[in-house]
Amino acid sequence: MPKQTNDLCDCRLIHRQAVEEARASALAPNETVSLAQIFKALADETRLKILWALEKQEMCVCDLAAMLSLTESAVSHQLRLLRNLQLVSNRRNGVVLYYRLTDNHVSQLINITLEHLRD
Amino acid sequence: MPKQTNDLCDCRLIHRQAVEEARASALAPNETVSLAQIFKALADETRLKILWALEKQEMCVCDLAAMLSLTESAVSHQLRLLRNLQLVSNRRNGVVLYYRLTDNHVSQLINITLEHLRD
DNA sequence: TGTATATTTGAGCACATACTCAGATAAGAA
DNA sequence: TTCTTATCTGAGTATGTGCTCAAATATACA
Repeated sequence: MPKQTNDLCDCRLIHRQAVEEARASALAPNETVSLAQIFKALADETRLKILWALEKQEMCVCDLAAMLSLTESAVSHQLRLLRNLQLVSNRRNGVVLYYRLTDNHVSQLINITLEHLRD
Repeated sequence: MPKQTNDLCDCRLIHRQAVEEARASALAPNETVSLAQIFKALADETRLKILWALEKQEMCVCDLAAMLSLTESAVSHQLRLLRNLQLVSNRRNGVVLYYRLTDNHVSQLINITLEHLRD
């Protein structure tokens, strides 16, 4: 007979109250998904370089591709992902699309993480 | 003959100065790698749930496994990853290891991202 | 010592994803 | 309209990763 006496899960359970409290204050499922999506967007070196560059100035796909030594196709794929998450926005000038950060949240996230790394 | 007249890369180049500025202020390669590692750690629902729970109170592997309805092995693998990045720390009490957040940077990152999602 | 419990570890599999390539759109100029 | 350029898109491929399973450690206790 297992030690646990409730229906929480099928494994050992040492601190039942802690588990219940943690479950009670857990993030909503859709929040968890959305959070993970944003952090996934930041969890790639190419996209980080793009975001860091756009923090300084707006740039077009072609410039970003030149800066990164990547194909414009690769950059465009990444920009679509960032755009879908509203991390970047763009404005059109003729055939050229200029991308920029949508707001300053991304800068904050990167700077806090840089702070963490310096410990 | 391609339009470009410099050695920056092998693709089109519209705003040469923007590219050079972006390259000049780019993140150091090792910084980019480290940043991506941290964000990768946050880019998983299971790890986000773990970190969110540990923000409220310290918990052992067994409790986290119960809370998440996952095997202790799965949780342990994730904790090792978080530990290697110094996002979580632990203290031993007998055979039980209690995990906690190392500092408050993770909370800041999650809260800023939640803020971004509410727009 | 031997036994039990909490956690860790390594290997393997299923799934996700970053890039390339080829082709399709979109806007301006001739 | 046709041509050119900037960007986008879909499919395919190679690499990375989260989980499970089985086995190994580590600590406490008899």
